[in-house]
Amino acid sequence: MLRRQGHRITPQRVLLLSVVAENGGHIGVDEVFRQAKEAHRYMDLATVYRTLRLFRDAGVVTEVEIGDRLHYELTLPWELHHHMVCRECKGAYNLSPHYLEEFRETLVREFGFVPDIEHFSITGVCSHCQEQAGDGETQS
Amino acid sequence: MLRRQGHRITPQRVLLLSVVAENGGHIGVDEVFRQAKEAHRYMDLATVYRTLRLFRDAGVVTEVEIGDRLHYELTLPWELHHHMVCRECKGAYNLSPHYLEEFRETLVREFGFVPDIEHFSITGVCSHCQEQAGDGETQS
DNA sequence: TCTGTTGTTGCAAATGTTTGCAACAACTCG
DNA sequence: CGAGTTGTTGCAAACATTTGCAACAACAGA
Repeated sequence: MLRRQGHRITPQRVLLLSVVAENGGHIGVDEVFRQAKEAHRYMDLATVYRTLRLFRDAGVVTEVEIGDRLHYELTLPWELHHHMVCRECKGAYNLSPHYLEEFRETLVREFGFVPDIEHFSITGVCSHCQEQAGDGETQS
Repeated sequence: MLRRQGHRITPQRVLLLSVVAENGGHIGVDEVFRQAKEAHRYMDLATVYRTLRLFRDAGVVTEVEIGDRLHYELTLPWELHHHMVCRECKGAYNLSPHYLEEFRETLVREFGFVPDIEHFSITGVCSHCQEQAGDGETQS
């Protein structure tokens, strides 16, 4: 898949992909780096960043911004989804693309603006964290 | 307004607010810093970041991520709007809150998830840049 | 298999942004 | 107006991420 786009297959890339794939969910860059370095002593952090970005552009992994850090997960074409990221607990909940279709179509129809929502994520507060809030800082 | 929230009024804050206010549109952090330093020799970049973040939390300014840099604009309550940021030309187009209402309500109703969309922005490609797709030209 | 081309790596330095801390100054109370 | 409290500043260092570059290695062609 990468080769078809003119890229090369290196041991680093194989290793990094397997780390992300075997992890199951989202995994942070530093955690990918940590696990990769255990197996390959010379793994460099810059390579991790570059490779994950490459995988993302190739559609192999999905980039999710959790808080202000980058996380990655394997892209499974048969279960594409967006994310709702909780500002409080940093939890990431899946959101079916269905909920964004209408919004997307409206932007295209009304403004000719084609939004990047192949992999969309929105920040907020999940239902669980709202129950525990209790603070009087609500405002909408 | 700041004082009511327990914050102090300092010359730096007055100056920074006036820089953003007099600018009219979005302005990048480095540009705020540059203009502020002309007037106040000891202005520090960390103060600019902290103060703009403070203004944002107080609702005085709006933070917009243009590309991967932070921009700020004065919040005008009578013309609140979201942003559609073009990935190609970095242009920022205003989007009426009306277009997000439905989406927001759906998330709350279906998942109890309250999204942060007081000031929402979405990346994509504007109609103008789509017509020129293929060219490398950008303009704003 | 060997060799040349060119994409990739590791390193170090730079990026934009955030944070810890001691000196400082805005506000409060007298 | 003057002193104490405490939020704020400037500085420097930390942070996550990106980038320039020379050495390197994956692939293609002989």
